[in-house]
Amino acid sequence: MPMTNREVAAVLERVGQILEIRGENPFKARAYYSAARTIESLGEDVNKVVADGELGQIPGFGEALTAKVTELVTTGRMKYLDEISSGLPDGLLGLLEVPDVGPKKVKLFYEKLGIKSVEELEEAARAGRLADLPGMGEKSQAKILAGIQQRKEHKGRWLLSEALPLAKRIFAEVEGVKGVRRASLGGSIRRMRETIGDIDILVSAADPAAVIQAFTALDGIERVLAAGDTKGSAVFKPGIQVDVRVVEEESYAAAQHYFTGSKEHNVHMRQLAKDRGWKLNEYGLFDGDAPLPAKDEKALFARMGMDFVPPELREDRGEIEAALAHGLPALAEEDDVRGAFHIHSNATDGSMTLEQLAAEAKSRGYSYLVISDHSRAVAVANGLDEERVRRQWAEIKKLNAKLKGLSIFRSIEVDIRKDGALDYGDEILRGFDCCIAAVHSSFTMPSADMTARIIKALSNPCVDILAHPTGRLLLEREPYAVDIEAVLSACAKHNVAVEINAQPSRLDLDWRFVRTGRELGCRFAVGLDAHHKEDFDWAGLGVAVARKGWLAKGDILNCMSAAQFKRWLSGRRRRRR
DNA sequence: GCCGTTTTCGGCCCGACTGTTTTCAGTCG
Repeated sequence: MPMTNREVAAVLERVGQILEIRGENPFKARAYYSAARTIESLGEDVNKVVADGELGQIPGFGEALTAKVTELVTTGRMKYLDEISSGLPDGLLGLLEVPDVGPKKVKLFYEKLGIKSVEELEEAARAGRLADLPGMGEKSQAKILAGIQQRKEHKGRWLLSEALPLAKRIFAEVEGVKGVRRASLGGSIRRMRETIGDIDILVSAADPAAVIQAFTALDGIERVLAAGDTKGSAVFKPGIQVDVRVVEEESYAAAQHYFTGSKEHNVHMRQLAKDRGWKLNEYGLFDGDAPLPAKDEKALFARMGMDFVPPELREDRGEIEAALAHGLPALAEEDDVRGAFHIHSNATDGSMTLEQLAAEAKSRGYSYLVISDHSRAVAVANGLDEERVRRQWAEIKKLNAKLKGLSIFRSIEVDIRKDGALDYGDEILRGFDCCIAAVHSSFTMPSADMTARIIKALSNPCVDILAHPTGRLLLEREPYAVDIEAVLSACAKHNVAVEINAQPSRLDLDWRFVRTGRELGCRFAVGLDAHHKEDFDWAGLGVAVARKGWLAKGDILNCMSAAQFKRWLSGRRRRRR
């Protein structure tokens, strides 16, 4: 069975970690990490790249890595990994997950105390055995123990939706401290990653110490981790870490860029500066010792000969090259979205009536609403049988006659059954304005079967949109095994739009694959998957995923007007005959 | 392990903070 890009990347990542723990040349480890990243974001099947003999042409793949990755994808094994991991217990790599534990400490703990797992580390810390080790002490030991505890409780990552409200509150407080000139969110939260590890805030202020002092005295702090002259760090309820950095006003633009990341984007940018004979760091852009001033990020990018790169794109996935060539897409904005898609009513598992939904959508500035309740197979959600479908159609017809400034489309979230058949016959499916198909059961099929199942459903001309294409639940459930590129190709072929489900725990399709889909020629639809009033709040997350996937408003169905969307749907219907 | 006309050896981003030290190592971003 061929390996996925992600699996190949995981092996390379593992090699890097083991090399670090063994104390090998850190740059060798970095070469493996960088190769892992490249494979993960290849946008092409690594098996194909290897088969075509093109791996060696990718930057970062020299003779050794090309040979090793070729061996891995053709045989499923890498002898080198077996060699370097022989004698090392499996749990050792898990130790790296503990905050303040890096490869050197893993090596130390293993060699001096025989610690092979997080459990053993915790035991040793509780027994006070870590403190006596060279370079360690009581405080380091306590810190590691606290880190293990925190890790246990929260697995160290948070949904964007959990972190955003807290980030906005703390940001507003910090921005309001006397003497603060400018402030910005940074890090993964500014880049709108689907999950975040901590919250970064950057500040320019006359009196840095006062900012840190005010920050570490805020409400809701569980404990303060660090409070220096220019940097403060604290854990807020319910366990989210917030870092504040204060910089000089003249460094603000460079610092904002630096602390927004991603790390990979920054490394690439620094290299670019170096190529020009300059130096870029968090303090500024320099020609020798002479600063090349930039008042904001836009000016900083301009100095580098680039267009402004929106934070969501800063993942080192080609945005730097595109900005240099002035070829970045004009990304979609939340305000561009005019239709509320994938909305459940209280006819199935939603909590609002059609009338309430219409009022909510209107108050939020939408001009049309796509009602998509569950089909009958999703019995736990009180899925609609045909008779209830027809009753809902009648109700929508009545409502549409009465509503002003908002129209309702008759839609359905039709279940894709195990064999790829849809949950209703074509006759009733043809009666909907718009059909959204989705998998809700049998998640554990082999990848080939799941792929065939979904592609069969897509080939039914009644299907207009594929909802939550991988079924993942962030921090809870992995995506089901599926060849997503094959699914996206089928969407492009059949002109079926791909949903970006905006539920904070889904954000499915993943932005990395949104990019892939865009390149394959797919259209997209931001689906709220709304069941309650508050779910309308998450449209911005869906748009953020679209932006991270490089989408312009022309790529997104709900950026059309109701009339344009209607035309798009009838165009599909004409072609299906 | 990768890379490349200032190259085939010697770099590879680098600074803040903490805790341990008494001048520095490890981690993190």
